[in-house]
Amino acid sequence: MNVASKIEELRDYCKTNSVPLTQQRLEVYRALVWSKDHPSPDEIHRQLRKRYPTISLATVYKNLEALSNIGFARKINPLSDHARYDGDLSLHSHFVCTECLTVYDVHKDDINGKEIPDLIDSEHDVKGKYIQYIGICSDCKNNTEEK
Amino acid sequence: MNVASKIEELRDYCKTNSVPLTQQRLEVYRALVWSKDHPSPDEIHRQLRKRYPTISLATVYKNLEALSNIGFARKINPLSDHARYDGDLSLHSHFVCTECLTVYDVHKDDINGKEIPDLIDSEHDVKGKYIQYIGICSDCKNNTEEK
DNA sequence: ATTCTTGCAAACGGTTTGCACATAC
DNA sequence: GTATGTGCAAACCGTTTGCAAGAAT
Repeated sequence: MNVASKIEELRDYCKTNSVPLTQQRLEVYRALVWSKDHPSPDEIHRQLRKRYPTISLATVYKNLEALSNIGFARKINPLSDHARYDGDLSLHSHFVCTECLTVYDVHKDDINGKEIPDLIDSEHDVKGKYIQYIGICSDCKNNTEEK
Repeated sequence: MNVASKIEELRDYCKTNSVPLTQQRLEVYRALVWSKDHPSPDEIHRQLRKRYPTISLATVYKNLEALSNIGFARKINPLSDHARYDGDLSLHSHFVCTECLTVYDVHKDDINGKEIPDLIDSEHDVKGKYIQYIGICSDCKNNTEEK
C-alpha cells in the first residue's frame, strides 16, 4: 500500500472516530510510513524539524503513542526500556508479555517441531535468528480477569 | 545442560584463556543461568545484593558485557536503548544490524515462502509473531572491510 | 465551549564513565 | 608486578510528566 492511501486511511479513521488530527500528528505518521528503516522518535523529530522547526520531541513521543493506540503504528521492540540477558545460547524463541514484560523461552516442541526459516538471498550477514511471539502471558491474563 | 556444568565451562574457559574470573563475575553468571526469565541488570543486581551486599550495579553491567563478549551470555534485545516504530502492521519479519542498529524488513519471499510457525498448546495469549534475524548488514560489512 | 494537543522545561530512570583501590593472573 | 576488575559517584541520554497556551471538534 502506498503512502498517500495510508494517509487517507488515517484521515478517514480520525474523522469517523472524532479523533483530533493535528498537523503534527499527520506529519509524524507521514514520516513513519515514508521511512524505510524503523525510526526512533528522535530520528522522526530530526527529520520533521527541517520542515517544521517548532515541533517538539515530546509531541513526537506523544503522537507515536497515540498512533499505536489507534492501530496505525507499532513499537517493534516492547523491551526497549531495559536491557535483557540470556544465559542460554542454544537456538530457541521468545514469548514477550506486553503487560509485565516477562520473557518466556519457547523451545522447538512448543512450535510443533517446525524450523525457523532461514533468510535467503540476503546480502546481510545473518548470525542468529529467533521468533518473537508477542501477547499477554497467562499470569497477566488471569489477573486482569479477576479485576 | 544444568547450572553446575555451565559454571564449570566458564571456569575452564577463563583458566584456558587467562580471563580473570572474579567472584562477582561468577555470581553474575550463576544468577543469569539460574534465572527462568530473562533478567535485566537491575534484577540481577537486586538478587545478588541479598548475598553480596557490596556488589555494585556498575559491576553487574560490566560483567554482563564481559560475559557476552566471551560467548557466555547474550543481550536478547539489541534495540534496548531506543524505541523503534513501524508504520507497516502487516505480517513481516525484521533483520537487525548489531553494528548500526538499523532494522530491515523481511518479507515472506525473502524466507522462501515458509510460514512462521504458531505457538501451540500455550497458556499465553499470542497476539503477534515475527522472526528477528540478527547480524551485520551489508553496509556495515563493507565499511568494516575497507578499514 | 469543550476536549484534546502542543511545546517547553524539569524530572525521571536506566546506562555509562572516570578514577582510586583491590584482586586475579 | 602487571593487567584487569570493583565500587562509588557523577555524568549521560532517552523518555516521561506538568502545565499554560493553542488547536481541533
